[in-house]
Amino acid sequence: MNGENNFFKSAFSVDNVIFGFDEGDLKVLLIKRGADPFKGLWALPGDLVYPNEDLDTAAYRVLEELTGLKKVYLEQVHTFGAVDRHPLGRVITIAYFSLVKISDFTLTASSFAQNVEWHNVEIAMKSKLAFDHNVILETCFNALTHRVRIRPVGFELLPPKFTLTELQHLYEALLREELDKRNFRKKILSMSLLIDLDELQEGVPHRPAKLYQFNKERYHQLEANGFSFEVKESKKKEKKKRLAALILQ
Amino acid sequence: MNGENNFFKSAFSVDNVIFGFDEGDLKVLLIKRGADPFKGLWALPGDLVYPNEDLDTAAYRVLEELTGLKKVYLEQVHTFGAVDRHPLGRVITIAYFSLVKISDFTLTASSFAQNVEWHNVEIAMKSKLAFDHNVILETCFNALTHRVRIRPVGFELLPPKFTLTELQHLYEALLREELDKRNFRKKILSMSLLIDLDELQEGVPHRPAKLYQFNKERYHQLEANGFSFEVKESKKKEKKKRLAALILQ
DNA sequence: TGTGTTAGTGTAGTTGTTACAACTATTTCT
DNA sequence: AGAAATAGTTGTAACAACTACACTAACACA
Repeated sequence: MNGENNFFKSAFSVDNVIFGFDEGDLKVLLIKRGADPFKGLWALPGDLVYPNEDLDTAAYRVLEELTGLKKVYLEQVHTFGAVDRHPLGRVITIAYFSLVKISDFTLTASSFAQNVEWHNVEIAMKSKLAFDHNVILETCFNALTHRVRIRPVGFELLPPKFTLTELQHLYEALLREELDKRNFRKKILSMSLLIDLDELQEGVPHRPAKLYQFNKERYHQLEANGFSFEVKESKKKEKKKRLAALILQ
Repeated sequence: MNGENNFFKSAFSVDNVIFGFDEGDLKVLLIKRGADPFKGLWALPGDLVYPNEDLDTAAYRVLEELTGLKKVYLEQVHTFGAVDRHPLGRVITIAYFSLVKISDFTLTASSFAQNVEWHNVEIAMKSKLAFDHNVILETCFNALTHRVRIRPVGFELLPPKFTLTELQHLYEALLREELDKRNFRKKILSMSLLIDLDELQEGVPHRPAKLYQFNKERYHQLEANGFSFEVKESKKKEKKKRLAALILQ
């Protein structure tokens, strides 16, 4: 890495943290590396960006090559560029996260196919991943938990028809706290962002729940009028207790 | 841009949106370009990242070379990489914003010196800047207005001793809405994040205000205990009116 | 001493948040 | 056919937070 033209002896890649939600669990799609460096470790899907390709395009390409999915939620999060992050040279990477409905999902018959798996996010974060992918995963997970509080992106992870309980479980997984059923329903329904489909679940061994659909048009209407989506319920009383000692000296 | 090794025929730069606050106005530091491309236009300070330099280091370097300041708030925001964003080749840029206290500020006697100026942010956003710097500035400004709602970063823009009115004016500039004096004071003081210095302003032609200092240690204590900083007051009644037509059909 | 200017303060009404438990609809098992 | 199991659905009261709003205090200067 000496000489005048070193500025142009570097490359950039995109890495994509693909989240899905299944069986009450938040999952992330990982690929097992078949070659060095980091052969045998799990890694985030990613690729070098082509010379004539925009960054977002590259991120969509990685996603589509792997999952066959095109129209998904995708967001740039952060760029990682430590000098030594890639063993083979200076490669900075732009990290994205995307949200897919596992119901839509089919692995493409790409060469990787056998080495691609959904992993529970909590477990994946504790495992040793290739490159600096632990940091990238954690950063993207934090970005997701933050985003989900202020934008209704959670719906991107659910099938088109869902029950209020499924929605609540999703939020509980994302926010990592339990929510009160009555308060959650009250709040969500009061936003009038859900369409009541007048359909019931089928094939469940208990009272079937009503099915709902997210009303995207309504959301955009409301957003344009200054509406702000927020899901919280953060047990203020507990906080208050912990803070009392500090604040009231 | 043909041939095998094209992946390594690209470069990356950092661009830094440096915000300051003065005379009730939010400002941004711009450099007038002395050479093509975009000769004569105002641009964000930035530079190519050295081959053995981390991204954050490069952003700090750009800032220090220009202002002489070292310990300032700096945050990565977004990476811009459209294929045609730079007329001379494929150069992606990682955008940062930083917050400086104009009171600390002295321009370094670097070669640029005459061509560096603070610009009102609103006006700068409406002017034609070099490259894609309009988009970068806007993105960073949005990131700042968002960050300022949930973290007490505003204090980075004020001198070490400030009055509550100055603080309020800062927030009004950042949030672009007027705040109620009594409610603002009540809220800020109830957080016990300010140290009352028992000093008064001097040399003002009216009743002098008390001076305060931000209590950083206290903030970190509170943060560790789950405290969340929030400044809003967003005239819910007006919103409600606008929304009523939509929600109550 | 009076005028101009900004600093500083309290309360009541309203809205939003939280905590909490009984009953209902359905399937499965005996 | 009845009982057990499971998850779905619904309201209210206490409390906390937010909003709107107007007068007096302190100082500089003419």
